[in-house]
Amino acid sequence: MSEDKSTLMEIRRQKLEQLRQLGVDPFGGPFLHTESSAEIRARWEEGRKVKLAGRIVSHRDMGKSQFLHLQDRGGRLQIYVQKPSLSEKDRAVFDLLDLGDILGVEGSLFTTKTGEPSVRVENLVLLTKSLAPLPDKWHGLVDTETRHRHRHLDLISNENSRRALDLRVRLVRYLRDFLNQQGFTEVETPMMQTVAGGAAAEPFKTRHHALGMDLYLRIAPELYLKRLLVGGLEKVFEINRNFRNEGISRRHNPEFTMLEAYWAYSDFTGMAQLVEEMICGAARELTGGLKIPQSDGSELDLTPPWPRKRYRDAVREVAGADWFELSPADMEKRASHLGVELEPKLAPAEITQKVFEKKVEALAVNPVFITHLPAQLVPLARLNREDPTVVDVYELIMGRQEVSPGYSELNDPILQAERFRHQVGEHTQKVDTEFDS
RNA sequence: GGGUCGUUAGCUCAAUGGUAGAGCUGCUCCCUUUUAAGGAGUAGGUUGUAGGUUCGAGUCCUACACGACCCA
Repeated sequence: MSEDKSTLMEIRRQKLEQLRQLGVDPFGGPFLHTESSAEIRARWEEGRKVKLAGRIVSHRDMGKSQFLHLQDRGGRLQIYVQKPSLSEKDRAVFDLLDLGDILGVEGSLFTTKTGEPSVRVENLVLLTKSLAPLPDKWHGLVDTETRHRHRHLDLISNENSRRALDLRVRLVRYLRDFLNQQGFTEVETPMMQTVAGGAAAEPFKTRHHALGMDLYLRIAPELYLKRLLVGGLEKVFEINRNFRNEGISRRHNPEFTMLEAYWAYSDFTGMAQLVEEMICGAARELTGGLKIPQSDGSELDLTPPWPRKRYRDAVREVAGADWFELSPADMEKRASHLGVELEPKLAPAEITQKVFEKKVEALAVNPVFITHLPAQLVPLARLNREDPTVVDVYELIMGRQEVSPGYSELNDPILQAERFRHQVGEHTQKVDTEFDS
Protein backbone atom coordinates (compact mmCIF):
# COMPACT_ATOMS: atom_id res chain seq x y z
CA MET A 1 0.00 0.00 0.00
CA SER A 2 1.47 3.34 -0.92
CA GLU A 3 0.94 5.66 1.99
CA ASP A 4 2.91 8.61 0.82
CA LYS A 5 -0.09 10.63 -0.19
CA SER A 6 -2.68 8.84 1.89
CA THR A 7 -4.97 11.04 3.84
CA LEU A 8 -7.01 9.78 6.74
CA MET A 9 -10.08 9.67 4.56
CA GLU A 10 -8.38 7.86 1.70
CA ILE A 11 -7.19 5.17 4.09
CA ARG A 12 -10.76 4.67 5.24
CA ARG A 13 -11.90 4.32 1.64
CA GLN A 14 -9.30 1.63 1.13
CA LYS A 15 -10.60 -0.21 4.19
CA LEU A 16 -14.05 0.00 2.68
CA GLU A 17 -12.82 -1.90 -0.37
CA GLN A 18 -11.05 -4.47 1.77
CA LEU A 19 -14.26 -5.07 3.71
CA ARG A 20 -16.17 -5.62 0.49
CA GLN A 21 -13.54 -8.11 -0.62
CA LEU A 22 -14.20 -10.01 2.60
CA GLY A 23 -17.86 -10.14 1.61
CA VAL A 24 -18.90 -7.63 4.28
CA ASP A 25 -21.40 -4.86 3.52
CA PRO A 26 -19.82 -1.81 5.17
CA PHE A 27 -23.23 -0.15 5.40
CA GLY A 28 -25.19 -3.04 6.84
CA GLY A 29 -28.85 -3.68 7.28
CA PRO A 30 -31.06 -3.85 10.35
CA PHE A 31 -29.73 -4.89 13.76
CA LEU A 32 -32.88 -5.27 15.83
CA HIS A 33 -33.78 -6.22 19.37
CA THR A 34 -30.85 -4.52 20.99
CA GLU A 35 -30.75 -3.05 24.46
CA SER A 36 -29.30 0.39 25.06
CA SER A 37 -26.22 0.77 27.20
CA ALA A 38 -28.38 2.42 29.87
CA GLU A 39 -30.82 -0.50 29.88
CA ILE A 40 -27.97 -2.95 30.17
CA ARG A 41 -26.57 -1.09 33.15
CA ALA A 42 -30.01 -0.93 34.74
CA ARG A 43 -30.57 -4.67 34.32
CA TRP A 44 -27.05 -5.78 35.12
CA GLU A 45 -26.50 -9.49 35.61
CA GLU A 46 -23.10 -11.15 35.28
CA GLY A 47 -23.03 -13.57 32.39
CA ARG A 48 -26.30 -12.38 30.81
CA LYS A 49 -26.34 -12.43 27.00
CA VAL A 50 -26.90 -8.98 25.46
CA LYS A 51 -27.11 -7.37 22.06
CA LEU A 52 -25.85 -3.80 21.72
CA ALA A 53 -25.21 -1.33 18.93
CA GLY A 54 -23.27 1.92 19.05
CA ARG A 55 -20.54 4.12 17.68
CA ILE A 56 -16.94 3.24 18.49
CA VAL A 57 -15.62 6.21 20.44
CA SER A 58 -12.49 4.80 22.00
CA HIS A 59 -10.13 1.88 21.49
CA ARG A 60 -7.34 0.50 23.64
CA ASP A 61 -5.26 -2.12 21.89
CA MET A 62 -3.57 -4.61 24.26
CA GLY A 63 -2.55 -7.06 21.56
CA LYS A 64 -4.79 -10.07 21.92
CA SER A 65 -7.08 -8.11 24.27
CA GLN A 66 -8.99 -5.18 22.87
CA PHE A 67 -11.08 -2.68 24.77
CA LEU A 68 -13.51 -0.32 23.05
CA HIS A 69 -16.29 1.97 24.15
CA LEU A 70 -19.53 1.97 22.22
CA GLN A 71 -21.62 5.11 22.52
CA ASP A 72 -25.37 5.00 22.04
CA ARG A 73 -28.44 7.02 23.05
CA GLY A 74 -28.02 5.90 26.65
CA GLY A 75 -24.32 6.69 27.06
CA ARG A 76 -21.27 4.49 26.73
CA LEU A 77 -20.48 0.88 27.51
CA GLN A 78 -17.16 -0.89 27.25
CA ILE A 79 -16.83 -3.93 25.08
CA TYR A 80 -14.01 -6.44 25.39
CA VAL A 81 -12.78 -8.38 22.41
CA GLN A 82 -10.51 -11.39 22.82
CA LYS A 83 -9.15 -11.58 19.32
CA PRO A 84 -8.23 -15.29 19.33
CA SER A 85 -11.81 -16.20 20.20
CA LEU A 86 -13.25 -14.45 17.14
CA SER A 87 -13.89 -16.24 13.88
CA GLU A 88 -11.27 -15.66 11.24
CA LYS A 89 -13.58 -13.40 9.30
CA ASP A 90 -14.63 -11.35 12.34
CA ARG A 91 -10.96 -10.93 13.19
CA ALA A 92 -10.31 -9.54 9.71
CA VAL A 93 -13.27 -7.20 10.03
CA PHE A 94 -12.13 -6.11 13.48
CA ASP A 95 -8.72 -5.14 12.12
CA LEU A 96 -10.41 -2.79 9.66
CA LEU A 97 -12.46 -0.91 12.26
CA ASP A 98 -11.90 2.77 13.04
CA LEU A 99 -13.09 5.20 15.65
CA GLY A 100 -16.45 6.48 14.46
CA ASP A 101 -17.67 3.21 12.96
CA ILE A 102 -21.02 1.93 14.14
CA LEU A 103 -20.78 -1.60 15.43
CA GLY A 104 -23.28 -4.19 16.59
CA VAL A 105 -22.12 -6.83 19.07
CA GLU A 106 -23.49 -9.86 20.87
CA GLY A 107 -21.89 -11.22 23.99
CA SER A 108 -22.14 -11.71 27.72
CA LEU A 109 -21.84 -9.27 30.59
CA PHE A 110 -18.84 -9.28 32.93
CA THR A 111 -16.88 -6.88 35.09
CA THR A 112 -13.21 -6.23 34.43
CA LYS A 113 -10.43 -6.30 37.03
CA THR A 114 -10.72 -2.54 37.33
CA GLY A 115 -14.46 -2.80 37.96
CA GLU A 116 -15.81 -1.55 34.66
CA PRO A 117 -19.03 -3.15 33.40
CA SER A 118 -18.28 -4.66 30.00
CA VAL A 119 -19.55 -6.92 27.27
CA ARG A 120 -17.37 -9.89 26.29
CA VAL A 121 -17.92 -9.93 22.54
CA GLU A 122 -18.76 -13.22 20.83
CA ASN A 123 -20.05 -11.91 17.49
CA LEU A 124 -19.70 -8.56 15.83
CA VAL A 125 -21.42 -6.91 12.90
CA LEU A 126 -20.19 -3.77 11.18
CA LEU A 127 -23.30 -1.63 10.78
CA THR A 128 -21.82 1.53 9.28
CA LYS A 129 -18.27 2.33 8.24
CA SER A 130 -17.32 5.91 9.05
CA LEU A 131 -15.42 7.61 6.25
CA ALA A 132 -14.42 10.75 8.12
CA PRO A 133 -12.35 10.83 11.30
CA LEU A 134 -14.00 11.89 14.55
CA PRO A 135 -13.04 15.08 16.36
CA ASP A 136 -10.19 14.86 18.88
CA LYS A 137 -11.00 12.16 21.41
CA TRP A 138 -9.82 14.12 24.41
CA HIS A 139 -10.59 17.74 23.57
CA GLY A 140 -13.79 16.92 21.71
CA LEU A 141 -15.03 19.47 19.24
CA VAL A 142 -14.11 22.90 20.57
CA ASP A 143 -14.55 25.34 17.70
CA THR A 144 -17.81 27.12 18.43
CA GLU A 145 -18.74 27.68 14.83
CA THR A 146 -18.17 24.05 13.89
CA ARG A 147 -20.16 22.94 16.90
CA HIS A 148 -23.13 25.04 15.83
CA ARG A 149 -22.96 24.21 12.14
CA HIS A 150 -22.29 20.50 12.59
CA ARG A 151 -24.51 19.58 15.47
CA HIS A 152 -24.17 15.88 14.76
CA LEU A 153 -20.41 16.06 15.42
CA ASP A 154 -21.01 18.13 18.51
CA LEU A 155 -23.46 15.55 19.82
CA ILE A 156 -21.10 12.66 19.11
CA SER A 157 -18.15 14.20 20.87
CA ASN A 158 -19.52 16.42 23.62
CA GLU A 159 -21.38 14.97 26.56
CA ASN A 160 -22.51 18.47 27.57
CA SER A 161 -24.25 18.97 24.25
CA ARG A 162 -26.10 15.69 24.59
CA ARG A 163 -27.19 16.71 28.09
CA ALA A 164 -28.35 20.13 26.92
CA LEU A 165 -30.42 18.60 24.14
CA ASP A 166 -31.96 16.11 26.54
CA LEU A 167 -32.88 18.89 28.97
CA ARG A 168 -34.40 20.95 26.20
CA VAL A 169 -36.53 18.05 24.97
CA ARG A 170 -37.75 17.23 28.47
CA LEU A 171 -38.49 20.90 29.20
CA VAL A 172 -40.70 21.33 26.15
CA ARG A 173 -42.49 18.07 26.91
CA TYR A 174 -43.12 19.23 30.47
CA LEU A 175 -44.47 22.64 29.44
CA ARG A 176 -46.84 20.98 27.00
CA ASP A 177 -48.07 18.45 29.58
CA PHE A 178 -48.48 21.13 32.25
CA LEU A 179 -50.58 23.42 30.08
CA ASN A 180 -52.70 20.52 28.90
CA GLN A 181 -53.38 19.57 32.50
CA GLN A 182 -54.39 23.16 33.19
CA GLY A 183 -57.06 22.90 30.50
CA PHE A 184 -55.22 24.79 27.76
CA THR A 185 -55.66 23.64 24.16
CA GLU A 186 -52.57 23.33 22.04
CA VAL A 187 -52.92 24.80 18.55
CA GLU A 188 -50.81 25.58 15.51
CA THR A 189 -51.39 28.87 13.74
CA PRO A 190 -50.04 30.19 10.42
CA MET A 191 -46.31 30.56 9.97
CA MET A 192 -46.74 32.51 6.73
CA GLN A 193 -48.72 35.69 7.19
CA THR A 194 -49.73 38.53 4.92
CA VAL A 195 -48.86 40.98 7.69
CA ALA A 196 -46.20 40.08 10.24
CA GLY A 197 -47.95 41.29 13.37
CA GLY A 198 -47.97 40.72 17.10
CA ALA A 199 -44.55 42.16 17.81
CA ALA A 200 -42.09 44.81 16.72
CA ALA A 201 -39.43 43.07 14.66
CA GLU A 202 -38.09 42.85 11.13
CA PRO A 203 -39.69 39.86 9.35
CA PHE A 204 -38.35 37.47 6.73
CA LYS A 205 -40.10 37.78 3.40
CA THR A 206 -41.04 34.95 1.06
CA ARG A 207 -43.13 34.49 -2.06
CA HIS A 208 -46.11 32.30 -2.85
CA HIS A 209 -46.11 31.62 -6.60
CA ALA A 210 -49.66 30.26 -6.99
CA LEU A 211 -51.15 33.21 -5.14
CA GLY A 212 -48.76 35.62 -6.76
CA MET A 213 -48.16 37.40 -3.50
CA ASP A 214 -45.46 38.13 -0.96
CA LEU A 215 -45.84 36.63 2.48
CA TYR A 216 -43.95 37.09 5.73
CA LEU A 217 -42.69 34.45 8.12
CA ARG A 218 -44.35 35.21 11.38
CA ILE A 219 -42.62 37.16 14.10
CA ALA A 220 -45.29 36.13 16.66
CA PRO A 221 -48.45 34.00 16.71
CA GLU A 222 -50.39 36.54 18.79
CA LEU A 223 -52.97 37.76 16.31
CA TYR A 224 -54.08 34.27 15.33
CA LEU A 225 -54.19 33.01 18.90
CA LYS A 226 -56.41 35.94 19.84
CA ARG A 227 -58.79 35.04 17.02
CA LEU A 228 -59.13 31.59 18.54
CA LEU A 229 -60.18 33.23 21.80
CA VAL A 230 -62.76 35.24 19.92
CA GLY A 231 -63.89 31.95 18.41
CA GLY A 232 -64.51 30.61 21.89
CA LEU A 233 -61.50 28.43 22.74
CA GLU A 234 -60.91 30.36 26.01
CA LYS A 235 -57.53 28.80 26.90
CA VAL A 236 -55.02 28.23 24.11
CA PHE A 237 -51.28 27.92 23.73
CA GLU A 238 -48.72 27.35 21.02
CA ILE A 239 -45.11 26.19 21.26
CA ASN A 240 -43.50 26.88 17.92
CA ARG A 241 -41.03 28.77 15.80
CA ASN A 242 -40.93 32.49 15.19
CA PHE A 243 -38.62 34.23 12.76
CA ARG A 244 -36.98 37.58 13.26
CA ASN A 245 -34.71 39.04 10.63
CA GLU A 246 -32.41 40.85 13.02
CA GLY A 247 -28.96 40.69 14.53
CA ILE A 248 -27.58 37.31 15.46
CA SER A 249 -25.85 36.68 18.74
CA ARG A 250 -25.59 33.83 21.18
CA ARG A 251 -28.88 34.94 22.70
CA HIS A 252 -30.65 35.85 19.48
CA ASN A 253 -31.39 33.06 17.04
CA PRO A 254 -33.19 34.26 13.89
CA GLU A 255 -35.53 31.30 14.27
CA PHE A 256 -36.47 30.58 17.83
CA THR A 257 -39.11 28.64 19.69
CA MET A 258 -41.57 30.59 21.81
CA LEU A 259 -44.38 29.57 24.10
CA GLU A 260 -47.36 31.87 23.94
CA ALA A 261 -50.58 31.32 25.92
CA TYR A 262 -53.93 33.14 26.17
CA TRP A 263 -56.44 32.73 28.96
CA ALA A 264 -59.90 34.27 28.74
CA TYR A 265 -61.54 35.72 31.87
CA SER A 266 -58.22 35.84 33.75
CA ASP A 267 -55.79 38.72 34.15
CA PHE A 268 -52.07 39.32 34.58
CA THR A 269 -52.08 38.18 38.21
CA GLY A 270 -53.62 34.86 37.22
CA MET A 271 -51.07 34.44 34.46
CA ALA A 272 -48.20 35.25 36.82
CA GLN A 273 -49.45 32.53 39.17
CA LEU A 274 -49.64 30.06 36.29
CA VAL A 275 -46.14 30.88 35.06
CA GLU A 276 -44.71 30.55 38.55
CA GLU A 277 -46.23 27.09 38.98
CA MET A 278 -45.14 26.05 35.51
CA ILE A 279 -41.50 27.07 35.92
CA CYS A 280 -41.21 25.60 39.43
CA GLY A 281 -42.74 22.36 38.16
CA ALA A 282 -40.33 22.27 35.24
CA ALA A 283 -37.34 22.81 37.53
CA ARG A 284 -38.45 19.98 39.83
CA GLU A 285 -39.05 17.69 36.86
CA LEU A 286 -35.71 18.40 35.22
CA THR A 287 -33.35 18.96 38.12
CA GLY A 288 -35.20 17.48 41.07
CA GLY A 289 -35.13 20.76 42.98
CA LEU A 290 -35.68 24.49 42.98
CA LYS A 291 -32.07 25.65 43.45
CA ILE A 292 -30.25 25.86 40.16
CA PRO A 293 -26.48 26.33 40.18
CA GLN A 294 -25.28 29.04 37.80
CA SER A 295 -22.14 29.04 35.68
CA ASP A 296 -20.66 31.86 37.79
CA GLY A 297 -20.89 29.75 40.94
CA SER A 298 -23.97 31.46 42.35
CA GLU A 299 -27.35 29.83 42.78
CA LEU A 300 -30.74 30.60 41.26
CA ASP A 301 -33.40 30.00 43.91
CA LEU A 302 -36.88 29.36 42.51
CA THR A 303 -38.60 28.74 45.85
CA PRO A 304 -42.12 30.24 45.60
CA PRO A 305 -43.84 32.55 46.14
CA TRP A 306 -41.84 34.88 43.93
CA PRO A 307 -41.98 38.55 44.85
CA ARG A 308 -44.29 40.85 42.91
CA LYS A 309 -42.85 44.31 42.78
CA ARG A 310 -44.19 47.45 41.17
CA TYR A 311 -41.90 48.97 38.58
CA ARG A 312 -41.72 52.29 40.37
CA ASP A 313 -40.98 50.65 43.73
CA ALA A 314 -38.20 48.60 42.14
CA VAL A 315 -36.65 51.76 40.72
CA ARG A 316 -36.99 53.63 44.02
CA GLU A 317 -35.17 50.82 45.82
CA VAL A 318 -32.07 51.24 43.68
CA ALA A 319 -32.26 54.95 42.81
CA GLY A 320 -33.69 56.52 45.95
CA ALA A 321 -37.17 57.04 47.40
CA ASP A 322 -37.32 60.54 45.93
CA TRP A 323 -36.40 59.43 42.39
CA PHE A 324 -39.71 60.38 40.78
CA GLU A 325 -39.66 63.83 42.38
CA LEU A 326 -36.29 64.70 40.84
CA SER A 327 -35.87 67.16 38.01
CA PRO A 328 -34.59 65.70 34.74
CA ALA A 329 -31.17 67.22 35.39
CA ASP A 330 -30.99 65.66 38.86
CA MET A 331 -32.08 62.33 37.45
CA GLU A 332 -29.19 62.43 35.02
CA LYS A 333 -26.78 63.28 37.82
CA ARG A 334 -27.94 60.46 40.02
CA ALA A 335 -28.00 57.98 37.15
CA SER A 336 -24.39 58.72 36.35
CA HIS A 337 -23.56 58.50 40.07
CA LEU A 338 -25.09 54.99 39.97
CA GLY A 339 -22.85 54.14 37.03
CA VAL A 340 -25.60 54.16 34.41
CA GLU A 341 -24.45 55.64 31.14
CA LEU A 342 -26.98 57.80 29.31
CA GLU A 343 -27.24 59.30 25.89
CA PRO A 344 -27.88 63.06 26.06
CA LYS A 345 -31.39 64.54 26.20
CA LEU A 346 -33.39 61.56 27.32
CA ALA A 347 -36.89 62.05 28.69
CA PRO A 348 -37.34 61.25 32.42
CA ALA A 349 -39.20 58.01 31.56
CA GLU A 350 -36.30 56.92 29.37
CA ILE A 351 -33.72 57.68 32.05
CA THR A 352 -35.83 55.71 34.51
CA GLN A 353 -35.98 52.79 32.10
CA LYS A 354 -32.18 52.82 31.69
CA VAL A 355 -31.74 52.75 35.45
CA PHE A 356 -34.24 49.91 35.63
CA GLU A 357 -32.40 47.87 32.99
CA LYS A 358 -28.95 48.33 34.47
CA LYS A 359 -29.70 48.33 38.17
CA VAL A 360 -32.76 46.10 38.55
CA GLU A 361 -32.95 43.74 35.60
CA ALA A 362 -29.22 43.18 35.16
CA LEU A 363 -28.80 42.28 38.85
CA ALA A 364 -31.87 40.11 39.44
CA VAL A 365 -30.77 36.49 39.68
CA ASN A 366 -33.79 35.10 41.53
CA PRO A 367 -37.20 35.45 39.89
CA VAL A 368 -39.24 38.59 40.45
CA PHE A 369 -42.40 39.79 38.76
CA ILE A 370 -42.17 43.48 37.95
CA THR A 371 -45.72 44.82 37.70
CA HIS A 372 -47.46 48.06 36.83
CA LEU A 373 -45.09 49.12 34.09
CA PRO A 374 -45.35 52.70 32.79
CA ALA A 375 -48.01 52.95 30.10
CA GLN A 376 -45.55 54.50 27.63
CA LEU A 377 -43.48 51.32 27.61
CA VAL A 378 -46.41 49.05 26.69
CA PRO A 379 -48.80 51.08 24.57
CA LEU A 380 -51.41 48.45 23.79
CA ALA A 381 -51.93 46.89 27.23
CA ARG A 382 -54.83 47.53 29.57
CA LEU A 383 -54.52 50.60 31.74
CA ASN A 384 -54.68 50.17 35.49
CA ARG A 385 -58.05 51.24 36.94
CA GLU A 386 -56.62 53.24 39.86
CA ASP A 387 -53.61 54.69 38.07
CA PRO A 388 -53.98 55.20 34.32
CA THR A 389 -50.27 56.06 33.95
CA VAL A 390 -49.41 52.38 34.42
CA VAL A 391 -50.59 49.18 32.75
CA ASP A 392 -51.68 45.82 34.09
CA VAL A 393 -48.66 43.95 32.85
CA TYR A 394 -45.94 41.94 34.49
CA GLU A 395 -42.43 41.32 33.33
CA LEU A 396 -40.81 38.22 34.81
CA ILE A 397 -37.09 38.67 35.38
CA MET A 398 -34.67 35.93 36.39
CA GLY A 399 -31.10 35.06 35.67
CA ARG A 400 -30.45 38.75 34.90
CA GLN A 401 -32.80 38.79 31.92
CA GLU A 402 -36.41 39.16 30.87
CA VAL A 403 -37.99 35.75 30.69
CA SER A 404 -41.70 36.26 30.20
CA PRO A 405 -44.06 39.18 29.98
CA GLY A 406 -47.76 38.82 30.79
CA TYR A 407 -50.57 41.20 29.96
CA SER A 408 -54.06 42.02 30.88
CA GLU A 409 -55.10 42.58 27.31
CA LEU A 410 -56.92 45.65 26.22
CA ASN A 411 -60.29 44.24 25.19
CA ASP A 412 -62.10 47.45 24.28
CA PRO A 413 -61.92 47.29 20.47
CA ILE A 414 -62.66 50.99 19.98
CA LEU A 415 -59.96 52.09 22.39
CA GLN A 416 -57.53 49.59 20.92
CA ALA A 417 -58.12 50.82 17.36
CA GLU A 418 -57.45 54.36 18.55
CA ARG A 419 -54.18 53.42 20.25
CA PHE A 420 -53.20 51.35 17.27
CA ARG A 421 -53.53 54.31 14.95
CA HIS A 422 -51.01 56.12 17.08
CA GLN A 423 -48.43 53.49 16.37
CA VAL A 424 -46.13 53.85 13.43
CA GLY A 425 -46.78 51.31 10.69
CA GLU A 426 -48.09 47.90 11.46
CA HIS A 427 -45.46 46.75 13.95
CA THR A 428 -46.67 47.34 17.41
CA GLN A 429 -46.13 45.47 20.59
CA LYS A 430 -43.93 43.03 22.37
CA VAL A 431 -45.40 39.69 23.26
CA ASP A 432 -44.59 36.44 24.85
CA THR A 433 -47.25 35.17 27.19
CA GLU A 434 -50.58 36.84 27.00
CA PHE A 435 -54.23 36.55 27.83
CA ASP A 436 -57.54 38.29 27.61
CA SER A 437 -59.23 39.68 30.67
C1' G B 1 -21.69 48.93 13.74
C1' G B 2 -17.44 49.53 17.81
C1' G B 3 -13.52 47.26 20.85
C1' U B 4 -10.31 43.07 22.19
C1' C B 5 -8.25 38.51 20.76
C1' G B 6 -7.41 34.79 17.23
C1' U B 7 -6.30 31.94 12.23
C1' U B 8 0.52 27.14 12.20
C1' A B 9 -0.08 19.08 10.45
C1' G B 10 -6.70 15.71 10.01
C1' C B 11 -7.60 17.47 15.67
C1' U B 12 -5.61 20.29 20.21
C1' C B 13 -1.62 23.52 20.64
C1' A B 14 4.08 25.28 20.77
C1' A B 15 7.95 28.07 18.34
C1' U B 16 13.50 36.20 20.99
C1' G B 17 13.18 38.35 13.55
C1' G B 18 17.73 33.17 12.35
C1' U B 19 16.91 25.03 10.17
C1' A B 20 8.53 25.06 11.61
C1' G B 21 7.88 21.34 16.65
C1' A B 22 4.90 18.27 20.41
C1' G B 23 0.66 15.37 21.91
C1' C B 24 -3.51 12.95 19.80
C1' U B 25 -5.25 10.74 15.22
C1' G B 26 -3.24 7.58 10.96
C1' C B 27 0.19 3.69 9.33
C1' U B 28 4.03 -0.77 10.73
C1' C B 29 5.26 -3.65 15.01
C1' C B 30 5.28 -5.73 20.70
C1' C B 31 1.84 -6.79 24.73
C1' U B 32 -4.70 -11.78 26.86
C1' U B 33 -8.39 -7.13 31.97
C1' U B 34 -7.09 -1.67 29.59
C1' U B 35 -9.16 3.51 31.30
C1' A B 36 -6.51 10.13 27.76
C1' A B 37 -3.29 2.32 28.46
C1' G B 38 2.03 1.63 27.62
C1' G B 39 6.51 0.70 24.48
C1' A B 40 9.45 0.86 19.46
C1' G B 41 9.26 2.94 14.65
C1' U B 42 6.98 6.00 10.73
C1' A B 43 4.11 9.44 7.80
C1' G B 44 1.99 14.12 7.81
C1' G B 45 3.11 21.72 6.44
C1' U B 46 2.20 27.00 0.28
C1' U B 47 2.14 28.97 8.89
C1' G B 48 -5.89 32.34 6.42
C1' U B 49 -5.15 35.71 1.60
C1' A B 50 -2.48 39.80 -0.87
C1' G B 51 1.24 43.22 -0.44
C1' G B 52 5.33 45.68 2.35
C1' U B 53 9.87 46.21 5.75
C1' U B 54 14.40 43.15 6.30
C1' C B 55 20.51 39.88 4.50
C1' G B 56 16.51 36.81 6.56
C1' A B 57 9.28 36.97 8.44
C1' G B 58 5.00 31.91 11.51
C1' U B 59 6.96 36.27 14.26
C1' C B 60 7.20 43.32 12.46
C1' C B 61 3.79 46.84 9.21
C1' U B 62 -0.74 47.62 5.88
C1' A B 63 -5.15 45.88 3.72
C1' C B 64 -8.60 42.06 3.23
C1' A B 65 -11.22 37.36 4.53
C1' C B 66 -13.05 34.26 8.26
C1' G B 67 -14.02 33.41 13.38
C1' A B 68 -14.39 34.01 18.95
C1' C B 69 -15.54 37.12 23.11
C1' C B 70 -17.51 41.74 25.00
C1' C B 71 -20.41 46.12 23.93
C1' A B 72 -24.38 48.68 20.96
